Amino acid sequence: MLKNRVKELRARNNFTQSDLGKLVGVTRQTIAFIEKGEFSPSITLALKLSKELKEPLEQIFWLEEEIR
Amino acid sequence: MLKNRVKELRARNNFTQSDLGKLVGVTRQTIAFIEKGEFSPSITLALKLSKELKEPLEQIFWLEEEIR
DNA sequence: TTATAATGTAATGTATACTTAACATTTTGT
DNA sequence: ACAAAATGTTAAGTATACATTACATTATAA
Repeated sequence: MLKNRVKELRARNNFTQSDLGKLVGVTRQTIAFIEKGEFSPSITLALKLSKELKEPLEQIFWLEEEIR
Repeated sequence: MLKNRVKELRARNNFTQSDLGKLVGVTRQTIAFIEKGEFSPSITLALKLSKELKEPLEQIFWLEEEIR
């Protein structure tokens, strides 16, 4: 399962969802969906987020094993 | 524009496209498309590729400016 | 307190990632 | 040289990322 720290890092940079969306070229709803973990963005978008959030990719997105 | 080193790293690991596809859970055609740069995989798939190719994500995929 | 900005969320539509199937060409091993 | 494996490639279908619109709720600032 894919986890991420976008919400935390966005807050740290004082960006609103709209701000970040504009910076990376998507809508604020797309940012909201990503923060909720509702889908797995393309690596292109993930790389743009990494740049704007000033954090390495692997420290923003990572895979976590499912518990069963 | 998204660039990648999947083909090179797959060869280095002696994987066929089918091998790598099975390891990460996609078809060999999907691997072929990625190697050709025809689409931008999800970060979930990219993370799996990074694991199997034993290389950090940013050293497999990166964004390059367009020349105009 | 009241207006405004920011966020949550849901519905519907579009673009594109990914699958399946098929066949041709190239490479590899015997 | 020959067979088998690997790769190139294309078409058509499905799943999902992302857009757009809309409205409700929560946070922030005057």
